[in-house]
Amino acid sequence: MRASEALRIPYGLMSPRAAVLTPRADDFPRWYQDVVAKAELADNGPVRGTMVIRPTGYALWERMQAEVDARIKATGAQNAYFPLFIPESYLHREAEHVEGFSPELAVVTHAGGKQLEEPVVVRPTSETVIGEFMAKWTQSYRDLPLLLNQWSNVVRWELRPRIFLRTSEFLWQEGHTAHATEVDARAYARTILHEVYEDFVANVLAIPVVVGCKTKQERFAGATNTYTLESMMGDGKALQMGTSHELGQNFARAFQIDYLSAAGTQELAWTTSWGVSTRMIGGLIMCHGDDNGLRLPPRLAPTQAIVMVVKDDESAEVVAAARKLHEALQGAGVRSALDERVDIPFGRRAIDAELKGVPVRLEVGPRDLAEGNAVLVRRIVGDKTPITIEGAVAAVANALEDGQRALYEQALQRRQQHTADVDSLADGADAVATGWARVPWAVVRGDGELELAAQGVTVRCLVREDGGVPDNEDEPELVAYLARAY
RNA sequence: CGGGGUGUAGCGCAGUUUGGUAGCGCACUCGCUUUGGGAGCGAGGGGCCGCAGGUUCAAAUCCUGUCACCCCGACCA
Repeated sequence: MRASEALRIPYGLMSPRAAVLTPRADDFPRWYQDVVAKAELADNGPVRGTMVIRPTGYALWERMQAEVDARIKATGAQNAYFPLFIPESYLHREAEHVEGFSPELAVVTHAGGKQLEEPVVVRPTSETVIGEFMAKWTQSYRDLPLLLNQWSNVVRWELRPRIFLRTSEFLWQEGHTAHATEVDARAYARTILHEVYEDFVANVLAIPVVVGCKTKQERFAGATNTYTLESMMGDGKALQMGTSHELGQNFARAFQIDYLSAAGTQELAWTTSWGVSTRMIGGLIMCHGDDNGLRLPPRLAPTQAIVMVVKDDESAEVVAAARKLHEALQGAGVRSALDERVDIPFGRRAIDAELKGVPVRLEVGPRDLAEGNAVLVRRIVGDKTPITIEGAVAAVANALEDGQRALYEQALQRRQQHTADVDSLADGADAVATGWARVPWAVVRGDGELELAAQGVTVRCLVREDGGVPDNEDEPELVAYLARAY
């Protein structure tokens, strides 16, 4: 593998439609043609930069949904659904919110064959429309906290779409909650941040994260505090994997989300919102992909192990043995698949599984079977070892655990190697050529953030010296992470 | 909007300088041989050369105009 090629995985992937749909034949291995291109930026005329995800790509999203949804519900939130169309006037009720989103709104002016009296926007996010309903649903302090989540699509008319990272339409989960006190709201925003997002990204996606808060400049439009999870991709750039906001009483005020307290006084609620999106698929690929394709963390992988009939022999013993192995794996709770398509050349099937990132492959053929063996191929660490048929289930289970750990370790090591501690803006700007820089926030505050932005460098997040998550950017002794982003 | 570039088969491209029958690779179809790491050979199908006008016996190629798209910057889960 040449270093330049390793770096081209993310770049190729990130290139807009033309590059994604049209990889050069003899250039980078076909892996993103076969795997990543399973999602495409849709070419539907003037509707630019929306996304089409083919089944193999969507299976990843379904796994992410399942894992994230379970964690969200564990915090007590419930799923609900709200309208796709939002009256334009709703957005105008919160000044910063509308200012932040105006440039990227898709607005419907005509419907039912005539011009609408008031235009409606296609939701870019649902704080406003959900706020409208929360106001009706919170009468008493007994109604709080109100913990809602919805799985939906949203539309932001982006100037520069990039597959998975910034598409004009994307799928996500957006949570919206209302609380009686600021303390409750903050605690809940942080619960989501750590127990849902950090836990999922680190332990399921095997992607290490730095958890912190955004600067005022990078904050969500209308929020009083934005928390973020930042991960380093294979090329040293940073990607925001998820976010959780404290909205203070801004939206409560705009939408009259108030309630009668135990003391009998009318009080404004404190709200939060939080989300993760299909961007995580991009992050997964850019963080773990290698020259041979995708490497899926076993806990996420829709197919964890594939039992492959290498070659049929005349007695069909091989097929029978493979089936038995596959069933044994399923019985042991492994998401196993059986590939007995002996009419397709072995090489093609093996490489196909590799491209898709299936963590473990078990090759069963007449030669090995005669000795009571199969071949265990570990995609993540990249080795091949003969194992006994009897020990196969245990060996697969071990390989899955090892793979999960190895992916995380590799990503963490890369981040550590490419993160520099510096104490000036100039050194910080230099360091982000190859990775991240940690610099005292005091050095950056004020004009520093703008100076860096002029050089394409952003402050990804602020953390306390001990790695803790600060409540706001005014705490003393904070550390800023600098990086390039997509 | 500022700075670069590109439009030729489903995709990637050559051909344009110097005008002369529309090409290559991948993909697709059929046949035979293969099948323990992306198969080989043979035979096929597929084109308003972005669009409009002009020059010429003759235009993918030269001239004029026009449209679209892409890359870098401003936006962002």
